[in-house]
Amino acid sequence: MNESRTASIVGGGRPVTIVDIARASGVSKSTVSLVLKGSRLVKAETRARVEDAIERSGYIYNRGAANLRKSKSGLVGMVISDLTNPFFAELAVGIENALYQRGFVPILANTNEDRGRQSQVLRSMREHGVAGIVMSPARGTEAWQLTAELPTTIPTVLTMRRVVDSPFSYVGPDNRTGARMATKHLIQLGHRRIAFLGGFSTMTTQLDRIEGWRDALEEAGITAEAALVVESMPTRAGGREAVRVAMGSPKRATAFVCYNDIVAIGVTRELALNGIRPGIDVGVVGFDDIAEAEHNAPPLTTVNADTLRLGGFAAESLFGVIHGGRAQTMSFIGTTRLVVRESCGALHASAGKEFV
Amino acid sequence: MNESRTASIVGGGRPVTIVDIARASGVSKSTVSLVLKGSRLVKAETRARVEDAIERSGYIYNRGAANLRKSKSGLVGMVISDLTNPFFAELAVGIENALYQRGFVPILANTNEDRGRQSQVLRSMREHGVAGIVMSPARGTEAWQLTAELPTTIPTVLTMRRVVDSPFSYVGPDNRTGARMATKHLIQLGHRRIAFLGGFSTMTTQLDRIEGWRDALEEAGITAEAALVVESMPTRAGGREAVRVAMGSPKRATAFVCYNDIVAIGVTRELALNGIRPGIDVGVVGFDDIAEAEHNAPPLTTVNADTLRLGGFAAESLFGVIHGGRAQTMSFIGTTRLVVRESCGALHASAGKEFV
DNA sequence: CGCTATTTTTGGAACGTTACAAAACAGGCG
DNA sequence: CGCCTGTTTTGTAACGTTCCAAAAATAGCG
Repeated sequence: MNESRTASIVGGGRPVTIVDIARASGVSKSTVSLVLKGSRLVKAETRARVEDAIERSGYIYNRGAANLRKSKSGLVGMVISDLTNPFFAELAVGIENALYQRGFVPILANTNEDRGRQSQVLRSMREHGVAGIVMSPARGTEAWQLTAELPTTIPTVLTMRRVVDSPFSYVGPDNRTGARMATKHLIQLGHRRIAFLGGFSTMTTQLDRIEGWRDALEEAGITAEAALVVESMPTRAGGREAVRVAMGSPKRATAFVCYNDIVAIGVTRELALNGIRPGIDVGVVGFDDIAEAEHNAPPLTTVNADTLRLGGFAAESLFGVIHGGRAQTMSFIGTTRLVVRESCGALHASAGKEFV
Repeated sequence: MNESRTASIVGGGRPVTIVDIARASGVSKSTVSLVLKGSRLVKAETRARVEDAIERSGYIYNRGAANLRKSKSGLVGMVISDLTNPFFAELAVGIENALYQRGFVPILANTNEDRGRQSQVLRSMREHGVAGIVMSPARGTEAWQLTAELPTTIPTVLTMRRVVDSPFSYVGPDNRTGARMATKHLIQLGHRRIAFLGGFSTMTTQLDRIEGWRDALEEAGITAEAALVVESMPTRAGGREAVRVAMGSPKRATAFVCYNDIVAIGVTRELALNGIRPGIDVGVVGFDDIAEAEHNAPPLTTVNADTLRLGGFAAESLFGVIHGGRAQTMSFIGTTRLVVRESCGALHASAGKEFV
């Protein structure tokens, strides 16, 4: 009874299939299929027999074949604009996590901000039959390109970067409020000339954050001068450049709101190199609260948006549209909170020191 | 002749298939298949007609279906132990790049050093029929687990972390020589008490790098004292901890070889906080040359292993075993080079300053 | 035991593609 | 015109699942 019918269920090196299992356990392939999906239509005894055969044979389920019939795959496309940016890496991890939790598996594409590459990978993902796509669009992606590449039949959620007029859901942090809080904090510390450093105006994210910066300034009755915005690559090197031009300007700022943390890191570094002590002589705040921020010299005051969780939301949001429930076009804007560390000078300021 | 037979090739919302194209262009599905794969068995005129239909219909190729027949998929599993570590993110980008170049698409899994998760994702990847797997094994993965989860029928290459006695190919940097060069550099700068900071002895990488550290010391006639090795998590926080215990020891080291760059960054930070100036009072070197290293305070002297390219090699190496050519078990050890910046104190030393 | 009701099991047709052998066509030549 | 030689095209059987209608087995009961 419990001795095996067949020592080795299948002869050749050929992969074991559902029909091998059927043969080995003396039932039809339909029954095996039933067992596989845990249907309780099958008698306990039969199930046991089949499960035993599965166990012994090293059978492995072929999702590709199943999808063909069911026409719904467990694959989800995850398109990331720049994975070497620690912020996006964290976002990706958040997405990936939520996906696995739900039994989906991500196909990864790192577009590296290249729109041509982005088109290619979108097509490739469609060929692989992804159930949906989560993507942070490459810089400068336009709505028309997206709609051309992604028919509305394929569930899509955009994350971190909005694409104006595109018909897709969006999940991202509240950039405007975040930047506003950060700027306000600097103002409360006594700063009046506050520059915005980094990013390009082709990125909605930068636009949003500049809005927030402007909001805070205007609330305090300070005019937001265009000259105080310095664009640059959103990288450490970009930050260094940006602050160099900012410090070269006639009316120097006493504080800097940076596009993101890596820019801010570049900024603090470049300042230090020029004998200006961030957090003491000058205030700097970042955005994103990446792992590095805490260990920077000085530790970065920044805006935390709970990136990991935001990634999770993006994935959940995708499931929303996959399961047809939620409408395609919906936005989730995550709340942000200011994390005060040392780069803004709060510690020194509270000790009585005043900024110029 | 050039007017369309059907305005809209397919009626319902049903996805367009090869047979819709066949019908629309008045040929058999075999011919369409031929056109799709660019066979020159088909007459130019026919090809044009078919291609036109494909164009107009928005047909998209179903790789899943094709794989079922061909039983070879364009999917490759990419298992990364910790994507939030910038080093691994860069490695992943390198792998991804090479994969796309060859028309393969990566399924991503971030195991987060969790072996249970690793087993799960390996199974899941097999179910999706990946053509092969590139993976940096989770900490503490044993050969027996791997061979249980990955029959040798599935092409696999391990990267960055060896698993002793496992039958798989391995691609990684020359950890030993790299660490040896870094240590030697510190010795040449006049250091004699050089500690090794970070990582755990359960990681082959740490073992290899410690070997290199020991090699350099012994070459210089210095005994490598076990007390000079301080283990810690391979993170920034781990680096801070490690250097704290190292500095608390009776015979303090004057220089630190760190397990990797993020540890080194933690180390420089903690030292600075205690009034000890890395690169002036004390030497620090890292390993990996991540993007951050250059922008650290002070910029990190470190060992560059060309991570991006190494990732590419891992992928290429996988193709080697996929295409049956190369034997399963082969190693590629990439060369490393020392990048001298400021954290080791080379600049000051050359200016005449001597270390204690 | 025969009958119905219920629980289990099962053939076989899909799903969208490829590969192969065979059929159809076209051109040249005796 | 018939035949031969390419050149194109095609029908059909896979590939490994799921789903459905229908068959088979079992149970309950008078």
